[in-house]
Amino acid sequence: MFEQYHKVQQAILETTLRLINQKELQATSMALLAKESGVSTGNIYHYFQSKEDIINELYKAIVYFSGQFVRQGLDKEGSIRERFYWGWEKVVEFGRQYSQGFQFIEQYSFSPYIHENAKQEAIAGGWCDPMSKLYTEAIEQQLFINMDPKLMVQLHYGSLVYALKGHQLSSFVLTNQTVQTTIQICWNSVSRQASIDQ
Amino acid sequence: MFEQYHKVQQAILETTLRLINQKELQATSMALLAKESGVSTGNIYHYFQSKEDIINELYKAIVYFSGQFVRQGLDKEGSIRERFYWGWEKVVEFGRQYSQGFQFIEQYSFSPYIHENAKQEAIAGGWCDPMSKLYTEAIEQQLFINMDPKLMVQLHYGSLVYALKGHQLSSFVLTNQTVQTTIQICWNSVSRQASIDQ
Amino acid sequence: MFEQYHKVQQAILETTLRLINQKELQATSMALLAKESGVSTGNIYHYFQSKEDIINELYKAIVYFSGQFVRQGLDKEGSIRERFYWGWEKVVEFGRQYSQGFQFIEQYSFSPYIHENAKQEAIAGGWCDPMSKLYTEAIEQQLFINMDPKLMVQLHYGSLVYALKGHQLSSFVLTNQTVQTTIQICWNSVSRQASIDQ
Amino acid sequence: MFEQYHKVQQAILETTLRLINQKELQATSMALLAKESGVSTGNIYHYFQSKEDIINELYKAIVYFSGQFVRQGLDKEGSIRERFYWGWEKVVEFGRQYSQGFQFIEQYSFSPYIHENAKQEAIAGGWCDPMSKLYTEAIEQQLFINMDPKLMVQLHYGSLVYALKGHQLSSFVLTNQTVQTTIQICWNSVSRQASIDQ
DNA sequence: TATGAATGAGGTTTCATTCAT
DNA sequence: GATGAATGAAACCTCATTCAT
Repeated sequence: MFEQYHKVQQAILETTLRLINQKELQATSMALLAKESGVSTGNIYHYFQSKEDIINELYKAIVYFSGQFVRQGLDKEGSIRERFYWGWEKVVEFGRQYSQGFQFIEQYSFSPYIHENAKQEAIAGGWCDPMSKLYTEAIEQQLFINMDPKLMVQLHYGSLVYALKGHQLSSFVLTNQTVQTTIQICWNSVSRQASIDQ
Repeated sequence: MFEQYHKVQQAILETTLRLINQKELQATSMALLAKESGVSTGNIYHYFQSKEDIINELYKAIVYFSGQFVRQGLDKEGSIRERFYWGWEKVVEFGRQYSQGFQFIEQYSFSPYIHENAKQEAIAGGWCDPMSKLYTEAIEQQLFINMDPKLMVQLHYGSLVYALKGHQLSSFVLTNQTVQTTIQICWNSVSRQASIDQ
Repeated sequence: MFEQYHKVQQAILETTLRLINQKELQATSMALLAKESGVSTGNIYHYFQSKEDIINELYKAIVYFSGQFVRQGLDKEGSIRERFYWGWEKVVEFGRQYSQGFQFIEQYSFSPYIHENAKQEAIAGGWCDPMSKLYTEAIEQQLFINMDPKLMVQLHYGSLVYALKGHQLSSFVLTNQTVQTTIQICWNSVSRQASIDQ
Repeated sequence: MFEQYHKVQQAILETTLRLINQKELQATSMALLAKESGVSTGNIYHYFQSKEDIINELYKAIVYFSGQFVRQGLDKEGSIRERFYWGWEKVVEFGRQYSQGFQFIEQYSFSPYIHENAKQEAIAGGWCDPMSKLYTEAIEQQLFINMDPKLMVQLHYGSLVYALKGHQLSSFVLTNQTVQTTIQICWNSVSRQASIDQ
């Protein structure tokens, strides 16, 4: 996820992500990070300004990566419905394949530890905007009901997030079939012609 | 939310909740908590074993409270559809009226800082079980499609959580009308006869 | 050992002695002492001025008790040699029968935690003075070599203390026969006519 | 006494020894130790794991040093009697020259604060074993009576310890002459031919 | 007498960060 | 670039002691 960074920075970011998921932020000391990443504390401070800086950079990197990842689905040639499916499928795929990154984003996207400007940058590089555009198109074409597209995206994203969380907590199993059904449910929930679509 | 506790414990729990929402966990020191709650550090440790203990107790208390709160809607006499609406309305009402408690639960329900047994206790006193039962009824009466009721509850809860989060981040406004529409969307999304229900 | 004290004081002193031997002074908090003795902290401070006061009182009580105990041997009617044996036998008996008291005295007799006046009072009520007198008699009667009697007492006490310590650490077993031999060795070591005495 | 340690560790160990003798363990806080040793608290924890670790390391270092010190006397070429004198003279010399180290060992050798493995390591590097061997030789050559050599060493060590303690408490003066006499008394006390030896 | 909640200074230890090498 | 020893403020927590009941 961190190809655009220097090798040393990659090691730091990867280790930070792993440790925060394992032990959480407050238990992830710079000393431990240095030991686990194989980079000395002094050198960590050569590449990053502070611990906060690492976390914020990590946040931006993951949101940017997930944005590129999901856009692969949204930007393909296809009908609105197809792109809707491809986009959300990519969201789920990201959550499953990069579960540490997904969990990190989920846990820290509402945390004061992440600076506002990091969140802004993240949004710009994320997938929310193109997804909202797709929903706007769908409304214009009378496929979707007339509702704030941002809210709709949020409703559907929330559903998928909690499906993934439930899966990760082993409350239930999330098969590919279940994912397909879930995305279909999302489509139907705001579709003008649900009966036909089914 | 903490009526069942001793007066001093109440002050501690209330202050903890406020501080964690304001500044987050790692910035909420015991010294600050003592100062803000008007309870000396020593006495805090008379009522709680550790900082972790406070957080876990806080978690259990809020989940229990929200459970009682939402059950008020679910346990009323009424049709499945009515109870569905009342229940989710209560969820949203809780999220808006007790927004600090809601945010705390959202942030820490997946954190390793909350012990497994606290999570288990919390589930027992929460509203997930009665809500799942309502969904099971709805499936049996052919109102809902045949799907794991736990997953369905999760999908709908996720939608409402993210609607509330978007509202709190001022991405959009969440009017009562919007809430009603959102709950309706949830119902429709898993309903067998969406067209009729609308 | 604490018959002369009030019942509550007895409980406190006994528990203190037990805890200090088990866990040592710094790990013996007033809260633990209260719990273990069944006397509330407030009430402990009704009977003693401070923690230091308890320790010093305990010290005085044990030294006084051991003094009375050993004097039983020294004050009996008998020859110098007999009283020498009876006295040191009592010292060993005390060390074995009241091993916690013995250890406490050994550990704290050189500690700054015990006040000078406590040590002085202790000496007055202890057995060192009568024992020294016995040695002085023995020197005057040409039984013992001409040496500072206090030093001689110290030498012999040291031997017995380390015999008991070695026994308590299980370095070797201390049978009654061994004790007898040891006391005999002490006698011989300062006797003018060792060969005859044997 | 701490030549084998890093310079910073030396400063810490030396200061700890001084402070514990002056004020005793519980009054020797890490903050004071840092101030007096000129090493910051943080750096102390870079070189030692905990306060307990410092005390245990100190214990081992002193016992090891005293062992080397006394062996200088025991390992010289000479008769059993000469080595007996040289050995115990070194014990006394150590006690007087390194009185803080001596007192520390005496106070803590029976304390639960010193871990068992530290005590075991200490014994291995100490002087008890070679001294016991000397006594065994003396028994075999019919110089000493037939008694557990460990017990005999303990009896004599106890005598010298209490002679030194009495000296340090100013109960009496310990001249070189007195020391010589005391060691002679020890020899005689277990010698088969006391009259001839004198 | 007796209780134990309340106090807050001070305990040990950790931690982000710096800087000489 | 890279190291890790050094810093010291601040973290969590304990503890002797007090005092209202």
